[in-house]
Amino acid sequence: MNNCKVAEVIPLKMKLNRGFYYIIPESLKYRAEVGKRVVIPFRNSRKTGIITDILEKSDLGDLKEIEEVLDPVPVLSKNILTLTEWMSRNYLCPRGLVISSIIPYRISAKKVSSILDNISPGERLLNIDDNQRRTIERKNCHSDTFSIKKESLIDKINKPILFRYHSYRERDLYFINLIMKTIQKNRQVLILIPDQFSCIRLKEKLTRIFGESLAIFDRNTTPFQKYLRFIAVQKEEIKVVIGTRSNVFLPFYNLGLIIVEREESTLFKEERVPRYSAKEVALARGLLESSQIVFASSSPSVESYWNALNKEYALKEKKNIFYFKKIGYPEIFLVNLEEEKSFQRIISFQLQQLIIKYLKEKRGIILFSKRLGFASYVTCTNCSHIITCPDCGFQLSYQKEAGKRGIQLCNQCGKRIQYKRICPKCGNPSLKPMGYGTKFIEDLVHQMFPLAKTQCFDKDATPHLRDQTRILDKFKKGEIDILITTNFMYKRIDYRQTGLIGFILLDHLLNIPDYIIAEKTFQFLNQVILHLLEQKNQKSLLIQTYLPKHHSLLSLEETGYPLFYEKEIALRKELEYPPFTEIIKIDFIGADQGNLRDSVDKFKEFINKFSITHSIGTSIYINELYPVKGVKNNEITISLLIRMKTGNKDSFELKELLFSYILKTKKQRVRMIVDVKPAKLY
DNA sequence: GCCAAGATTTGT
DNA sequence: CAAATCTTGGCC
Repeated sequence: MNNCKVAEVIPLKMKLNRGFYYIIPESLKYRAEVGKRVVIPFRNSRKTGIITDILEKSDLGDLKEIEEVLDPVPVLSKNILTLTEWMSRNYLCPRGLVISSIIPYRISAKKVSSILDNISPGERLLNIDDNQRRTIERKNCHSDTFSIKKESLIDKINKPILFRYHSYRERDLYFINLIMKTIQKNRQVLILIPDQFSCIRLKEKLTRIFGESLAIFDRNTTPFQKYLRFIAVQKEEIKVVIGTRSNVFLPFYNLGLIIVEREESTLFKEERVPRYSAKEVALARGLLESSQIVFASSSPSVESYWNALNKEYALKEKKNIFYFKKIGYPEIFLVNLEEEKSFQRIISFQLQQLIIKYLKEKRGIILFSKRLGFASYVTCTNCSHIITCPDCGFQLSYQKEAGKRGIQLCNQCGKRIQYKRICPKCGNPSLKPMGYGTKFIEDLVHQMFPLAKTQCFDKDATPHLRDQTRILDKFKKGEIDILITTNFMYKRIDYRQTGLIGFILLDHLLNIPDYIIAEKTFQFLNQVILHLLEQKNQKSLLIQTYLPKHHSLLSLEETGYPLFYEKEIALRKELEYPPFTEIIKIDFIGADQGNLRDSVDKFKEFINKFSITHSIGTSIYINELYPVKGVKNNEITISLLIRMKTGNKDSFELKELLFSYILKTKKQRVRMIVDVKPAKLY
C-alpha cells in the first residue's frame, strides 16, 4: 500500500477549483494516467473526476482509492490541462467547471468502450501504443514552462501576427502559403472560424488542396465522426482542421499554426460557462504548443490593432489606398435623411434612382432593413402618444430577444423598461412597436416598382432552411430582382450577381448604447463591401441615415480602416473603454429585491475597500445598470460593470481577489454570473 | 456543486 | 419549543 502512487483528481461538474488526492490501487497502476477520467468515492457517493497530476506519494494520510479508470486514452492532454488552469483564473470560473465543459463532445465512457470494441483491429484507430504517445508528450512542454514561454513572446518569430487583408484572394494566398510551410515542417494546423456559414469558399479551396488530411468540423459532423477525428488529430493523421471556437481544445500534440479567421467576430466568445474567448484561448494554447498564431481580418478588432501598433503583435497589412482602386471599390452613397425629411420618404430619391439603374442592368439588388422584432419607437394606435424616456425624455426604442419579453430602451441614457401594451396617456391597450420591417419595405418597393420581382428573406418570412436556400438560389440565378432582408442574414447570400446594396436605415444599429457598436457597425459594412469586391463589375453601396457624420460611415471610403481606428481609439481612451480598461460584467440575479440589493452592496463595498487600501480609486470604475426583470419567477437582474485599467498590477491582484470572493460567496437566493470581457454590455 | 451540521427564523 | 429554513464549511 505504501508504495502506491497518488493521483490528484478534480471532480467534474462541480463548482470546485482544486483537486483531491486518491491512492492509485495496484490494479490500476498502468491504466491511471493524467488526462483520463476516473470514478472516485466523494463524500458518501461516487463521482466522475479527471486525473490532473500523479505524485509518487502524498503527505496526506487516510486517502481513499480510485475505483475505476474510464478512458482507454487520455481525453485531455497535459497542455490542455494547463490551459484550463489559465482559463479558470482568467475567466474567474472554477476549474472543475472549465474542465467539464471542454471534455470532448460529452462522450460517455460507455460509448468510448463500445466504440473501442466495435472498431476492427485492422483499423487500430484508438490504439496509439503507450510508447508512441509518451514520445509525443515529451515533445510537448509541461505546465511549469508556461510562464517562461510567455516571456519568449518578445522573440520575433513567435510573435502573433495580425494580418489585415483587403480581398479574399489576398487572404487565401497568404493562408495557403502559411499552411503549406507548416505541413512541410510536419506540424499541424488549426483554423478557427466564427460560424458555420463563414468561409465556405475557403473551405472548398482548402479541401481541394489538402484533401484527406483536412477535417472540417461543422454541423454535419456526427458525434461518432467527431470522436474518430478526435483520435485522428491525436495521432496526427489529420493535419489541418477547420472549425468553430470549441475546436481550440482538440488534442493536437504537434500544433504548428493557429489561424483565427475574422478575428473581430464576437462569436469567438462563448456565452455559457466558462465564458471564454476562443481568440484568447488560442493565444494561450499557441504559447503552450509553441505555435505561430495568426489573427486575420479585413477589419480587425480595435483591441487587436492596438496590440499590433503597440508591438504585441506583428502587423501585416498592405497600404490600401491604391490597392482598392485596382480591385474596383464600390461607389458609396451616404444619404442624409434629415434632408429628405420634408418628403417623408422611406426610400430616398437617390436610392430610387439607383434601383432603377440596376434593374435596367438586370443586376441583383439587396435592401437591408431593420432586424426582426426591433422597432425604432413605440406609439399608441389609439391616441398617437409616443413613449419617451422618464429620465431624459428621449424617444424609446423597442427591442426583443427570442424567448424574452420585449423591452423599451433609451438610446440616449441607456434606461430600459419593460414593454407593456397599456398606453400611459389614454389607458387603452393599444401600444405598438413601430418601424420599418422587411415586409413593410417589400410592399413599398412593390408599389414603386410593380414589374420587379421582389422577395422577403428573413427568419419570419421563411423559417425553414430549405425555403431559405431555395430563395438564395433564385436570387443567385437572377430570378429575383430585389431581395429584402435583415442585417443578420448577410453571411448566407451569394453576392456575385449583386450590383446594389441599400440600407434603409442604419441608425438603430448605431444608436445601441454600447461602446462596441461603432466598431461592429464598421466591421459589418466592411464585410458587405468585401463580398461585393468578389465580382469585377461596377457596384454601389447606399446607406440612408440621420447620422451621416458618424465615423463608422465616413471611414468606409478608401482611407478605410486606419481612419476609423484613429477616431475610435481616441474615443475609447477618453471614455476609458477597452483596450484601455478590462471589463468584467457581473450579473446578480434573484427574486427577493432586498436580498439582491444586499448582495450587490456588499460586493460594491468589497471593491471599494480594495480601491481604498490600494489607493487606486481612479483606475477602477463600477457602473450599476438599471435592474431588469426576467421572464421566469419575477427574477430581477442587477448588472455591475467593473472596468479596471489594463496593465495595472493592482488590476491583476483585484482579479485574483474577485475570484476568491466569487468562489466563497454563496447566497441561497442570489445567483452571480461573471463574464470577463463580455461580448456586449446590455 | 452537494451534503450535513449548526444557526436562525417561524409557527401554534 | 420543535419544525422549517438558511448559512457555513468541507469534501481527498
